[in-house]
Amino acid sequence: MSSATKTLELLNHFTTDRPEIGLSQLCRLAGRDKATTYRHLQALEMAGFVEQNPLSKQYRLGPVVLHLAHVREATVPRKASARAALVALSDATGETAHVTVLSGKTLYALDDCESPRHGIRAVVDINVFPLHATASGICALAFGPDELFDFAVTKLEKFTETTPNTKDELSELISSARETGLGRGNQSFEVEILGLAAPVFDHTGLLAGAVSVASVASRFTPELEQVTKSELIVAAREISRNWGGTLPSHIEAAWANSLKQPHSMETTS
Amino acid sequence: MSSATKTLELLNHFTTDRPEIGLSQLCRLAGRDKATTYRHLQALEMAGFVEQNPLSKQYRLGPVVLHLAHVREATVPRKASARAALVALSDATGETAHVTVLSGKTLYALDDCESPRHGIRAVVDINVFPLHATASGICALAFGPDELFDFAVTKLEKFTETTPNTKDELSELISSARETGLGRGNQSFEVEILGLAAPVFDHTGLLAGAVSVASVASRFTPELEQVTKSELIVAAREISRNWGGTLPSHIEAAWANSLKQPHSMETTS
DNA sequence: AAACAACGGTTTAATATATGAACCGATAGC
DNA sequence: GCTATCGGTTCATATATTAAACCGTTGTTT
Repeated sequence: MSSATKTLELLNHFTTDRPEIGLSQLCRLAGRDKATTYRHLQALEMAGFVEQNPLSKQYRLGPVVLHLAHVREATVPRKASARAALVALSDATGETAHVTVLSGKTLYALDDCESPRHGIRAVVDINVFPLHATASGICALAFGPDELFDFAVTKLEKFTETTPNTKDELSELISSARETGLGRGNQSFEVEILGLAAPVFDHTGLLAGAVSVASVASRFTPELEQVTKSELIVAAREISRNWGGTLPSHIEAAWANSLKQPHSMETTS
Repeated sequence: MSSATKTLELLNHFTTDRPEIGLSQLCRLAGRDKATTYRHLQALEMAGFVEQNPLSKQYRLGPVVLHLAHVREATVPRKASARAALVALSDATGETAHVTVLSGKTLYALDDCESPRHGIRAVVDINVFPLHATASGICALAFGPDELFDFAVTKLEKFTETTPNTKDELSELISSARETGLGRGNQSFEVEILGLAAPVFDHTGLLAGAVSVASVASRFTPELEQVTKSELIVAAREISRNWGGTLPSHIEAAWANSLKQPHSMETTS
């Protein structure tokens, strides 16, 4: 491992929970020698990546990272940085994939990708995803700000037979999403279209949007469902990473749970 | 120079004007060997600090910087990261120093620091700095967004005899500030109080606020003015640095000009 | 108040790591 | 099909990194 890599890894130990770290503590966290760590910190400090609290002598992230973040945001807008994951997702499932972003109380379509595998496929022709009637919307309600729910219940437009249109029905879908880490929309926006969505987080640590797959209900077998779930999770992780976020551990835990197939318990190896 | 430092320095070459850089080009920019640069880029890529555009093979800043910026902002809020410079400024001048932040069309007081040197001193008891009547406000008008001017001329409240209260008077003060790189308020908000201010920039590259010194007019000698100017400039550089910004070169140039003392041309080798 | 432990920081010889000239295959322009 | 440039690789050489022991200071324990 190069010394540059080791130096950069030190930065990972700074978090909002532990924003300032002393030399000795950082040695223990990184599992490295004190002289080594000290030299690395000096290099980081010289470049402005860390600075030292003059009182406590502890180190913390420096101002340069603010500038770099600005350049990154200007370089790679969210849409472009979600594209690769979206293509991979639609490719792996053979279905249509979308990414949405939550802005205020509105869930906007950011990008989508159709798979050429089937002649009949879900087509996204909306710019705003109804919160109560789409898988992505359920995700936003389940993992986004609480006040979103109150707003959603005032707009329970009925699109299909199965669109939830009472507060209780919607609550049921949301708590189910919280258990599995995935939002689900069973023909609740368009008949014959079944959606599954995973939440995406950004650098603020809050829900930033959702990534979802829209399948044709008649071909949504348990096998496809399993593939869709696991690929959605992969995509949500990658997009979150690209947007500077990390998945909360409770969501990772929920995903781990919902990937366990209850119907096929056989273990290979 | 450590290899870690050299690696980190590569990141400085990514800017909003040149967000993606190929290997060879980066070698030329950094003045280093190709093999070395390549390995450094690999270390950066492994840590998420850069990523490669899969099509063009060019490198650009990676998603990790967004996350680090968020941690930094949570760790060191603006007020705290301006404090040291503010204390040094009031200490060096013996006068009262303030920092203001521009939010939308309002210039808010962020923090201040009084010097104990004199019994009589300027005391800041306002939360919002009038744009037309304070040195900081003139700075915001001179170096901030253009639309601020139109807004300011609708609120030309007259505080003192010398408060500018016509569009032309205000324009005159602003163009003077643009020439010197410093805002000036000569008893325009309170009588007997004379202010001098320097603009502060943040990671967006735009004006973020101002740092200023308020002196008692009767003791504002040419010597004190000279000290105040040079210390203001030091403070503005440091606060900008802490907020992730850099000073535009035209402002540095204006400062260099206004530090030349026209009355004492002797050179002490 | 003496002893102690933990801190940030420095030195050392031993050695692991970085370096750069030359090289490779691919691509693009002429 | 020649040439220039690109991203990426190799390998002997040389330089920078490492870890253990050490230093002075600080704050706590006894």
